Amino acid sequence: MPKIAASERDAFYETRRTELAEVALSLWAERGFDGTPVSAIAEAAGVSKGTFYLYFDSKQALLEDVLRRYTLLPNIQVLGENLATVPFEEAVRMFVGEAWKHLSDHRDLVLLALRELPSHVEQAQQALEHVFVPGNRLIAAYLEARLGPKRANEISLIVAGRGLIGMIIMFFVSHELLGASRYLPVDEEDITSTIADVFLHGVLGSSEAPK
Amino acid sequence: MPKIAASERDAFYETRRTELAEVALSLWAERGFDGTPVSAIAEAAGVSKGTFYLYFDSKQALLEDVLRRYTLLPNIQVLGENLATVPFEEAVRMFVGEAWKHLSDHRDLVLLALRELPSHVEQAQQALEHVFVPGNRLIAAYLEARLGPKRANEISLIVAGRGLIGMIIMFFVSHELLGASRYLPVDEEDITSTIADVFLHGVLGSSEAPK
Amino acid sequence: MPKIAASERDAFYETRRTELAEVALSLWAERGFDGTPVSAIAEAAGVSKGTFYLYFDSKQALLEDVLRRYTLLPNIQVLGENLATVPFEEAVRMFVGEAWKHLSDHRDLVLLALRELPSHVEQAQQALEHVFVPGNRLIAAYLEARLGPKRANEISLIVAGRGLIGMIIMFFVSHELLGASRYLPVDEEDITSTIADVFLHGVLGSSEAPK
Amino acid sequence: MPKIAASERDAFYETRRTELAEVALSLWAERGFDGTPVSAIAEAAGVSKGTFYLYFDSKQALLEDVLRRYTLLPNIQVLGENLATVPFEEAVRMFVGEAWKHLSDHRDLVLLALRELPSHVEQAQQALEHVFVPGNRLIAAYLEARLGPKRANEISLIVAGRGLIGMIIMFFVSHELLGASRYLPVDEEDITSTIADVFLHGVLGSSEAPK
DNA sequence: GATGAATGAGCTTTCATTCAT
DNA sequence: GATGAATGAAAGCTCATTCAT
Repeated sequence: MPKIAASERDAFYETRRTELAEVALSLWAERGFDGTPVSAIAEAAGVSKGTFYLYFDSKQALLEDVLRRYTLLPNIQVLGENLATVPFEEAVRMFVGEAWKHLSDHRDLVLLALRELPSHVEQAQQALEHVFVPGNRLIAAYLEARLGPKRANEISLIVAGRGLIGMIIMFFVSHELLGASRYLPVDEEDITSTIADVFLHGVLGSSEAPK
Repeated sequence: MPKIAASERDAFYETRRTELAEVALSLWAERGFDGTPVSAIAEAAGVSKGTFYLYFDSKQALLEDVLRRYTLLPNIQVLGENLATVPFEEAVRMFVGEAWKHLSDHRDLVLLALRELPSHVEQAQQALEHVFVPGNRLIAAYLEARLGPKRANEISLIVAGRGLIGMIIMFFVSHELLGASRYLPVDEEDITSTIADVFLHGVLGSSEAPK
Repeated sequence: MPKIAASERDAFYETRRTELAEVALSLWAERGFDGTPVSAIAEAAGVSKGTFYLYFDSKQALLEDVLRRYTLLPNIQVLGENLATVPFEEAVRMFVGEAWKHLSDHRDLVLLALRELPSHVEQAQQALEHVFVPGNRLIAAYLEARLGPKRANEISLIVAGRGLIGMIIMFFVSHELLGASRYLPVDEEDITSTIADVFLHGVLGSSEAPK
Repeated sequence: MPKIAASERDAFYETRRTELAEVALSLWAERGFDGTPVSAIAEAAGVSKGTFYLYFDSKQALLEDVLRRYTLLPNIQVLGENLATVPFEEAVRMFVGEAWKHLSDHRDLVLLALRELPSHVEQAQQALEHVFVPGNRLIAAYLEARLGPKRANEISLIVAGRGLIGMIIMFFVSHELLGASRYLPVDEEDITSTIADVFLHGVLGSSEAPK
């Protein structure tokens, strides 16, 4: 007879897995997948190397679990619904803020993804197919609904939407990862508002003629 | 009396180093730094493993050399001078095109940087300090010169400039690296023109009211 | 006051040991001693790994117990008595048949012995001393009783008896283990009768002159 | 430019491989394949673990090389030719003597084969197909040529030939491996002569009626 | 200068054994 | 008695680095 109820044991098991996954994610973000021995993950989680293998079949299996567990864009649909009722300009500003926050909340995963995507392109394809591409489509559809077909004919809204994401990620990376703010201090408020402003009106703004 | 003049010997030495650096860059882009044994680099360069160590103290030293050697934004100054005489809108379009081309020409370095920068933040700092930050400043200065102080007060031109770079890099990565074009085919022409258009006029374009 | 009488407890203890020994024997025959984790034995016996160690001090101790427990020639004395009343030729044929059957009935033990005896020569010594050697003596004595002292002077009956066992084991191994019958199909009936025939009369049979 | 001529280097390489193979064979015979770490083989050969892998891709590859390198019945054809010109009875005695000597000369390989055959039945199939089965056929053919078709109809010569091998191997194993001679001292001369005698004339010898 | 054989630290993974529950 | 989570020694293998030639 087990001393602990099965459900309790399962809960403990899941807790341990989660713990290991979290620890691994943070170490991987810092030192890379290949650069982080299983022993380091185990030690950081306060267990022995052998114990690690009670919870994951292999280091690779843990990576897959981590990628499955934490996806970078989980709530884009929810976000989309929230934005539907808000005026366009405000919606864009909200989106930039939310996306920025999301990246910050998933700092380690972003770093891991950046680092490992090139070497796991096949696995990345799935994330691409199920997250990136539909997300990009959603944004483009939203933009078309707001901007009308005329503007959609002039520019590619797929490109525009992805460009917006690109600006946000660039700031995340330069800010969080490279610490660019040490050299070029920019107010965090300025970042989101300028990104939104440029995305909406361009650098030219409400049509002042450039020199 | 040396058989070969010192300068000649040095030239040979440099040639070898360059050769090894180039080979390493291309292998690292494909298989990662950790995933590429020194033997593979030596073999691809047509020398023995032992010879490798005549030219670089260690694998790590070669990485540092490669990161120092090839910078992602080397000719921004030249570009800036070229753009100075061109009307603003055209200059932006040219810049986008040039930057895109530059990334394509340095595909391997982009991949390597993506992978390895996170674990070499200290070394990245140097690149940041000497390339990224001055480049960003140059662009911001250029934008201010063209847009005037009024617009510079409304938005952060540092942010705007960096956002432009972010859009370009995002497309490069999604296009070249992830193969996103398989799922969302976009004309390469559309990409640069849309990026430039959005950057200049925003998605709203010349002031059509959004819904 | 114990809930269970000591004898009952002991019986249970022995049952468990036997169960584990049987399971282990069958797994070891298939996958080898080193190739079979304790966990596999425990699982196959329907107990936990921890429980295994309540019944055996170590995996090695179980091996020793199994080798002690199951001997390959246990009933040679019984067999000898049965054969005493039967005419010689028939007795030999019966013996071959019985020995063949015995090996088949203890297939797993034969496989285990083949594999593990070489590395457990010390333990094998015991089996040798208590089973093999007395068995060989019994057979030799039986042969001498039947063949008379004259023939016993011409040939070593120890050698002859052991040779008979050798033939039988050879066929068992080539037949059952190596599947040699796929390449050289031989009737099972032919095997025992030819072995007996050769043992009795030699290949020359009742004195035909060879070329 | 290499300091050593290619041929010399190759010779050295082969010497090392042979050295490792021999050392491995002897350790495996003693402690089994699974029971012998690569480090033990390397150490016994006086090199480091890493060096081992310069000469063999894996431990498994070494096993395959050893099995390929040393076959148990290499000279059966030669032996057959030698025996062709000799009277039958003498030929049988010679064969037994030669086979006994061959086994003794390849003691380690016999032990390895005995031990590992059960766990490498697939690989054993090859040896079976190319050595054991043709060897058995050769012997049977030889026996038929000498004994004539009449005797070949009475007994299976395949079985008889294999039985002879079985007797020889039995003695080899009991003698060399188990040290049975300590308990039942038998003259080595007696062994081969009795085996041959029994094989030729049976225990009954030249037809004395048994009791 | 050039080589590549040699090394050994370090990696991932397995598994016999222990022990708190 | 029974359990199975935890451990850590040890295995197979890789690879950065050294050094005699």
